[in-house]
Amino acid sequence: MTLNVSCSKRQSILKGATTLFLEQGFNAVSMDKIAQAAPVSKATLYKYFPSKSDLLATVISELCAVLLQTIEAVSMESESMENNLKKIAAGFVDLIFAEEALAIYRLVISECHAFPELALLVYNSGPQAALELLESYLEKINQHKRVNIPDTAFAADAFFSLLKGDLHFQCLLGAKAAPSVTQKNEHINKVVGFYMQGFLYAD
Amino acid sequence: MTLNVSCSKRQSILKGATTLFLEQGFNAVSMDKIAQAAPVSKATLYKYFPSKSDLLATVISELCAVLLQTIEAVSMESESMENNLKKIAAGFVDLIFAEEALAIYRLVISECHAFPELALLVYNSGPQAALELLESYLEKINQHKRVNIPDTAFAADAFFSLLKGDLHFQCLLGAKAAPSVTQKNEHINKVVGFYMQGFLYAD
DNA sequence: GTCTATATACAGATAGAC
DNA sequence: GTCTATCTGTATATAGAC
Repeated sequence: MTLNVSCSKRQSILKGATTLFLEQGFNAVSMDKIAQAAPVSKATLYKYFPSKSDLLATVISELCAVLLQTIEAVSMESESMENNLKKIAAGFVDLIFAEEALAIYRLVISECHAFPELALLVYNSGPQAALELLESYLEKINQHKRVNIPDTAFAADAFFSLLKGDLHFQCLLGAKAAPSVTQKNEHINKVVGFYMQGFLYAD
Repeated sequence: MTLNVSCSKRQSILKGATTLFLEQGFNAVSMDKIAQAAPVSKATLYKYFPSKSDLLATVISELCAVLLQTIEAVSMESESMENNLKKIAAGFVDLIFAEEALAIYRLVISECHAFPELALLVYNSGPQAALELLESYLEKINQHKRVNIPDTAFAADAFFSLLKGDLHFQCLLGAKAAPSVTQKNEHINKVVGFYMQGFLYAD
């Protein structure tokens, strides 16, 4: 019971801190605001997290765990290559244009000087994991006929880079709104078409 | 004479502020540090720039002017398409992986909530200008024979996205060092080869 | 364990001497 | 015009009541 209460306070703090950090960034959020949002007193907040930096590290770590789960949940079995690529593309595009993912990226880019290990954690849990997934798929189908991918690392990189496009950077800058479902699908179709024409079916 | 002295103080402040902002970000740099770096007193600093925000806006604006000049300096006349693409690619890659450009991006991404107009300014002076340059080139050659680009906007986007690759994001996160000249050239060759095979020479 | 109240430091911005 | 010294707010972190 006591443990449950403690845990719920801790969870409550983390939830509020996550929202605030992602919305406003690390510096703009004070420990007062986090305590107020939880809501707990500042003294209680410091009982659970010895410093603001520790709180940020915990927030990012938990977000990364979720990120990794999302990526690993993508499976592609027993379909055509085009459909598999489209499935991977849809998952990737949904993920990277999600407001929360953009906020995570902004946060770790902002703080990459002060907390380089957090940037690495996010990279490994997100883009790196996605690249590994795709590359292993490309290696698998590369042994089949009708497909010739001389450099699977480059190919995987190229696929995701095309999907990101300039729009992802604009979204990161807050210069443009995230694409609608229709826009995403149009873009995915263009990219997959271009990709398969350019890279695969080399025979 | 008086004007020159004023001007040199102003330049001195801007130079120091630019360095500090790019190295450490907006929040981490205090007006004290900027004054110290110039070196001028804080009162003098406030004579030239009424607030820290104004100073940031001026710093970014001046950086953007330089950025735009760099991009517009790229010319591509009377060569083969492959060479023209490589020339554009080299200029683009040198620009985006420069430590200063990465620092500008980090800075405006960090502050895009507080100063959305600065993010737009940087985007328009950098990526947007580059896209326009490339798209106008693609439109020009699209009228020639042996080249068929159905969607020049997508094509321009694709070219730069491929050149950025995942590495640019890693550099933004501080997770990896900028590529060497050799690495850049290898990447450019891969991208241009892939690009021309996939998109152009459709006949 | 949780709170209120506070210590300490430093931020942005300014007043007034020269 | 430029400086030193200071005002005012707010940040992180903590002490002590309950």
